Amino acid sequence: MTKTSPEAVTAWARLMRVSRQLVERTEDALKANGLPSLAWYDVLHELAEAGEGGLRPFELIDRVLLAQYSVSRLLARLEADGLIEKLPVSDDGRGQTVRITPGGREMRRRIWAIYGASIAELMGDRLSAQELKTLAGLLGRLRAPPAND
Amino acid sequence: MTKTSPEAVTAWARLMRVSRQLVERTEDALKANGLPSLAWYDVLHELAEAGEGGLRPFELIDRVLLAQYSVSRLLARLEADGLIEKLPVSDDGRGQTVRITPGGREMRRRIWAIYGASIAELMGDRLSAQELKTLAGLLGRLRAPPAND
DNA sequence: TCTATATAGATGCAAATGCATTTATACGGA
DNA sequence: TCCGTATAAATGCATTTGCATCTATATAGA
Repeated sequence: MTKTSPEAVTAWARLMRVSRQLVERTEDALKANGLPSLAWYDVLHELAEAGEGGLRPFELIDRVLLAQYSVSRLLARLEADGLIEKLPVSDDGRGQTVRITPGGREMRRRIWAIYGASIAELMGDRLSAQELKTLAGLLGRLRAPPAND
Repeated sequence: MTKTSPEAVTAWARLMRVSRQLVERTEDALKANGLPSLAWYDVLHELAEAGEGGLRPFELIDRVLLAQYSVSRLLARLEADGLIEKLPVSDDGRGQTVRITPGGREMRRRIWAIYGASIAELMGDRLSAQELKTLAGLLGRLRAPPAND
């Protein structure tokens, strides 16, 4: 590992600050519209992508980057709101399959109306398509390597 | 506001995911070394920059991007640990000035040993100086405009 | 001067989170 | 088959957070 460069520190600081600001603004917009948080969207999005087959909670964990207990509780809330349903899985008595309900799809749409607009406003309107690609490319190079533990 | 472009969505997703991963990895490294979180570092850093004059809590709020009550509680903990001291401010009986102590400076150094190494590993080693500058520049364009409220 | 309003900072309480552990089932080997 | 270990998911409990409010002082205006 090389020494911490000023360029790395500046880029880091910007990344930390900007990501927090963007999340905060978006969460505020959702809240102002009486909608649940981004975490709910993420789960509903993954489940919508997964289709009728649904997903196992442990599959959701890597996709949404949350702790096991967070997913467990989030799913309990989503179920209580009728946005998802839990199904027993035949070949593994420990587990369950989680599937999005029509109500869940509707909620996902409603969140996206605000979330998508927020992305357009906060990113799309500030950088060109080319710049966005460059940004995504650079960020992609920062993705975590497999945790060595 | 224009329509949400695929490029904007991809860049957004990367930004969200990468920033969370980097924070998580760094927080884990700090925890593994028995050190307090990044929020503590941020406050200690700002106070160290501010020098002997210290800062008012409300000044700290914009700098570290935390809620008023978060700063209030964070400062209480830092004071309890002897890392900062609160001084009454002569011309405003409501307020106080917060100043870093020698112990606070020492703690800042110890956190930086890990934090700086984390930045070097996670950013410095993955992108060139030129790429880091490009990244910082693009992120800078995403900084929040003054909240319109 | 007196009153109304604004600002600085702290805090009570409910909800959310993190950690460790628990429960239940699966699997691999003696 | 039985036992030890691994994995899926939930949960008890302590800590932390968010929201709203509170206290105290300042400031502007009648």
